[in-house]
Amino acid sequence: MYPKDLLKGTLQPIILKLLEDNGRMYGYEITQKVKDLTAGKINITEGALYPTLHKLEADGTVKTEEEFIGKRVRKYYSLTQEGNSVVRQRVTEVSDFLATISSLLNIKPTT
Amino acid sequence: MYPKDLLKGTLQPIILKLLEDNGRMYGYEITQKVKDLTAGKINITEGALYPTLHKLEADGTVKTEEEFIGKRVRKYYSLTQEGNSVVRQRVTEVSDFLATISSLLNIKPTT
DNA sequence: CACAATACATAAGTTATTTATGTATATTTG
DNA sequence: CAAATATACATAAATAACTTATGTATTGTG
Repeated sequence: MYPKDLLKGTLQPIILKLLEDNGRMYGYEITQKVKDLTAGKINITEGALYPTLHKLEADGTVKTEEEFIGKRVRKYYSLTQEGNSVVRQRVTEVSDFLATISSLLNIKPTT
Repeated sequence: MYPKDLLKGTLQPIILKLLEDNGRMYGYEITQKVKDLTAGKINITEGALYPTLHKLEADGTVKTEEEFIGKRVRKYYSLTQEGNSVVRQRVTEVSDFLATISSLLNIKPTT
């Protein structure tokens, strides 16, 4: 587990990238996917996830459709048209940032 | 300029790495060095810098010595013995984190 | 059938930062 | 040479993304 502050600002890009790759996902699925992909190193808490998803929806980056699985509602999120360009921006931004920090700290990419 | 939240948690590692590389530095010098090394992409504000330096001193990671340059005090910071191992930990932590985020976002290192 | 997992949600608390402000000396420029 | 800018320290209030805590309800499992 990383010092929590390092994670700050990465949640939106992570979510958006997952939606770009997978078409549509629901909240709980996102937390599990991230846990899987990072071997448990990153755990998105629900208290962070849902407000973020709501915000992304509010500003038109993602849209939702609800489905009933049995009696339980499942809320699927997917990128809007505008969202597609937002993902690119965000990922590029993070990418550029990582490169800058890497060079500052003289970190070699672990390929 | 990056979205400010991405920077969170990187300030301490950056400062410590600079001190490791340069032996000793004073606050203002650190801000300038970071600006230089990142071509202006990262600007450490004084409101962030000084409290962080004080904290690092308080927990024994760095130590200080004051020098007079004319009438003006300049406060030099350098790593303590304990600080030397702290730097290694912090840098490794960030390095590991960057690798995880990179793989999540499928970012290739810009070599 | 109790407990864990799934699935949503919100509210209060934390904390590293930004923004704002203050003080003083040294240097550059018009 | 006066005014603006750079150097150099410092602290306090405001911000915002997050964690932690709490709540509700359904579904799967040992």
